[in-house]
Amino acid sequence: MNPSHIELRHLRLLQAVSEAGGLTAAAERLHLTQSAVSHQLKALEDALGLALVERAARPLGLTAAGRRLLALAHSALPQVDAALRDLAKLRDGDAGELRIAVECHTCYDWLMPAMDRYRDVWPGVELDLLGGFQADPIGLLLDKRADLVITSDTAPRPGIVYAPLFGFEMLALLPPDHPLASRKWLLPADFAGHTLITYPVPEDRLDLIRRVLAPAGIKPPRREAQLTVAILQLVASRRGLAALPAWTVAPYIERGYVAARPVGRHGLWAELHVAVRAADAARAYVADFIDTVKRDSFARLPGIRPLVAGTMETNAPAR
Amino acid sequence: MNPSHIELRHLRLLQAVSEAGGLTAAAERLHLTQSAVSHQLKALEDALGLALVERAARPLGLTAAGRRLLALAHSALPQVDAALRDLAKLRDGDAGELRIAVECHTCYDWLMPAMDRYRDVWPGVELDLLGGFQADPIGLLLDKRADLVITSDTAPRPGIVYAPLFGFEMLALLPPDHPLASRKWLLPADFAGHTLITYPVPEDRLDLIRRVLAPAGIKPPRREAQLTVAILQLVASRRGLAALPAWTVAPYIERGYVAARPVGRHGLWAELHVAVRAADAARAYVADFIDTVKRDSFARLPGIRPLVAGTMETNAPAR
DNA sequence: AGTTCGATATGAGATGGATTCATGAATTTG
DNA sequence: CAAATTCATGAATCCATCTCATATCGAACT
Repeated sequence: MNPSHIELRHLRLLQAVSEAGGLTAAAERLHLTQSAVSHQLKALEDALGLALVERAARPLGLTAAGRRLLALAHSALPQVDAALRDLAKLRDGDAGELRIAVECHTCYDWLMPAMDRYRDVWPGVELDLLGGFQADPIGLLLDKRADLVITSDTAPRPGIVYAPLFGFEMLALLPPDHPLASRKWLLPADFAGHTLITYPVPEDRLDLIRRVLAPAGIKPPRREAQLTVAILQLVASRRGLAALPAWTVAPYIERGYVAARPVGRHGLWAELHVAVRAADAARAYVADFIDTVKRDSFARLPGIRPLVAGTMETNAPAR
Repeated sequence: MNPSHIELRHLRLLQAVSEAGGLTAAAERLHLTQSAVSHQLKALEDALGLALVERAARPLGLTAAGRRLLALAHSALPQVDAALRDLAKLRDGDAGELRIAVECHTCYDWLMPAMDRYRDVWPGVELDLLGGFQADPIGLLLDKRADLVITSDTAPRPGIVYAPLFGFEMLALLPPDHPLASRKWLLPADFAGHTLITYPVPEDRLDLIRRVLAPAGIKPPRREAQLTVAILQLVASRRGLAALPAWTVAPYIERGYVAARPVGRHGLWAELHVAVRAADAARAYVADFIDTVKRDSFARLPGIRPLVAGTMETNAPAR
């Protein structure tokens, strides 16, 4: 391969490697195997006659050449995306309506900023966020009272298609000085004898209970709180334990307000998906919304990982 | 193919089609077959769901979508080139020396502007233009008194490698009101009875004599002039005919100062190549000089065409 | 030091996209 | 209208890329 045969694929590869901090993680994001990423990176380095990544360090670092090429990626790839968006507008028009229903309380954390970014590039799309807890958000889609739903439930329904967003880790929260904080991770039995502090939703919507405690036959008393800060406050003041997505609790952990531990050896991983009516899935402004959310999330949320399309994960690590 | 699988290859394709004004001409520039260009363009249009070129018009026009994508190409491709140049500097260093010997008088027309552009991106390379007419410029290369030669002679010499620049048409010049000006093109016999006005170089360096008149057994009297303007003036004042590269005479033809006609049915085409020592061919600043000259020439010179690597053309159209 | 685990490298083979070849249709030119 | 030029298209070929299987490497743990 000749250096002048460099392609956008290579820039996307380098960007993924840099953001993910490793070839294996990059491969997952790109929906390739680790082998493909390794081969392709090597081919690129051979073509340029320069090493691009420092393989010794962890997380993987870039060489000076790698950083120069990454700078190209950072400047060129957004231009390409913008052009493709303009072409999509040329094809499908640039107006539309997107009424969004959200199933999970903590999703607003990343959804609002993502919506702000989306508004910048699709000013013609009317964005609405449906408030309140929805018992059956997919029903809203079918009734045409919503256009897009963010959910963890991907049970097939006629006329509905799902697109995976990301997998995220639910972390168990406990007071920083709690005896269990010395443990590397918590086991179901550790929850016995503690109050579980949750949002006010049915038990079968709580992954910790449905997938960890109930199978182990453990039924701790529950206490409900509406707001995330309230839950954190209750945990910090030793009223009980809780489990929240990693991205929600990261800032509090950093400040030492609460401690967080994985649930089980590999952690408790859940997923988020987007559901839309099949008829809407091809619309450019819909597809780009999903894209924007995904890109934005991976750029900013800690403790999330890519999903292989169509895989419902349980407790095991991806793959 | 999905729109997001667009590659730089597609941008280069669209740019070539737009600049060349047709798929066939674009194919030659890209060193591909016309079929490949057609297939690839169609695949791209299918992926985007949009037509990019107006196939009806001649020269081929772009649609609104095509223009948007071309705008991307114009902004992204130079960034890529700049990055690759930086990487080459990182690998090979950014300094060097380039003493250039030129065989043809009219080459300065395009060489000087190209050198100016080159200086902008390789400020560390010392550029020198060797003056005067060189009898054996390749000898200068071997003696290390020059580093790069622009020549039409590609006779293999050990330690020397050639890179094709472009093919160009030699146009016969005559006074605008000359009887021969009514002809679509001139034949060897038409030169009989006219004085031939040339630069002061040996006969075997004049393509018109060596390849057209001598084979036809025609030996018109010669008159020599040092400067291009002097030759033009002599032709305009009816002292004889001349033959010069199309790019040199284009501005004078436009003003009606002289008339120009092809020599023979398909015109008299000559070629220019770059010769360097084999040891220098891989140096980044050398390769990029050749690249810059080529790019610059195709962007600005009228009546030139790409060369297939390693083909010595005669009188027939390319391919 | 040995073992295990996670990550990267590598060779062989499969796959699919890109290219060429051969040809046809459409359009222009003299 | 014949000749030439250009673009389109289907089939065959080729080659780059990907996956699979496995090797290698290094770090963490015991």
